[in-house]
Amino acid sequence: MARGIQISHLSERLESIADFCDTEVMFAVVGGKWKLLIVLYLLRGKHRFGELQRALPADITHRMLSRQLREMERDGLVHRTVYPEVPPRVEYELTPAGRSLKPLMEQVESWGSWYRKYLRELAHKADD
Amino acid sequence: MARGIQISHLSERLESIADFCDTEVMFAVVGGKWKLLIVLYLLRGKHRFGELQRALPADITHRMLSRQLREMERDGLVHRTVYPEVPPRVEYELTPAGRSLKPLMEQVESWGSWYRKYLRELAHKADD
DNA sequence: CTGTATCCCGTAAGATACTG
DNA sequence: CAGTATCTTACGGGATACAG
Repeated sequence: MARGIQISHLSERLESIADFCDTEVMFAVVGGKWKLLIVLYLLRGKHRFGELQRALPADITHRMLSRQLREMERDGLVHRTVYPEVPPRVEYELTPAGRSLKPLMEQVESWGSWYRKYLRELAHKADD
Repeated sequence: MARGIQISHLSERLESIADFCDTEVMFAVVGGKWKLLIVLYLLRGKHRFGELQRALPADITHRMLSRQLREMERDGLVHRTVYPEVPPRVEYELTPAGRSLKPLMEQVESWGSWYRKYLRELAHKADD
C-alpha cells in the first residue's frame, strides 16, 4: 500500500484496462456518470462525503456517490480518509494522479464550450 | 443544411446536451464504445464503411458501426457521402468539429500513457 | 456493399431500506 | 454521517436476419 491506495486493486485495474488503447484509458476511469463532476469538485480541495453530495446535482443518490468514489479510489484517483469519530467523518481528496487530470480537464472544458458555439452557429445558418 | 450536416438533428442535440457542463460535452459525443477509435481512424483521412470495419477491432458488428457513425453524423463530427453506385459506396470523413478533436485526443492519449506508467510504478512499490 | 429491423442480454444506474 | 444490501429499471450494446 502506498499513499492509502489499494494496490491490489490497482493491478486488477491494470488488467482490466489492458484492452484499451491509451486514448481510451481516461474514458475508462472518469467515464462514469458522475465521476467528471466529482473530479472537478475535488480539484478545489479536500471535501467530506456530505459536502460532495450537496455540491453535486440533486439527483445523485447516496449509493451512487459512494460507488463512484470507491471506483475512483480503486483506480488511484481519489484518496479516502476515515476519521474514527462518532458520527463518522470521511474526507476525499485527489491523489497525484487525480490532480494530474487538471490541465486535461481544462482542455476538455474549453473544447466543449467551443463545440457548443459551433453547433449554435450551424443551427443559426440553417435559419437563413 | 450546411456541409451535409443534419441541422435539425443538431438543434435536437443542443437540447440533449443542455444538462451537461462543458467538461461533460466531449464525453457525450465521443463516449460511445467505438467512437474514440472511429475518430482516431478518421483523423487519418476519408474512409469507406468497409475500411472502417476492417480497421476496428474484429468484434464490432456492422450494426454498431453504422449506429455509432450515425450518431456522430447527427452530432456534427462526421460527414457522410453516398455515391449512387451499384454496389453502393459510402465514405466517411471528419467535419471541422471532428478534426478539432485532434489536439485534445493527443493530450488524452498521453495522459493515458502516463497513467498506465503511474499504476505500474505504484504496483511495483507494493512488491517491496 | 451498406444499412436497417427485431429480438436479446448484461451492466450501469436508481429506489429504498437498513446498519454502525 | 457514511455506507451497504437488495431489488428493480433503463439503456447501450450484441446476434441475427433481411433489404436496397
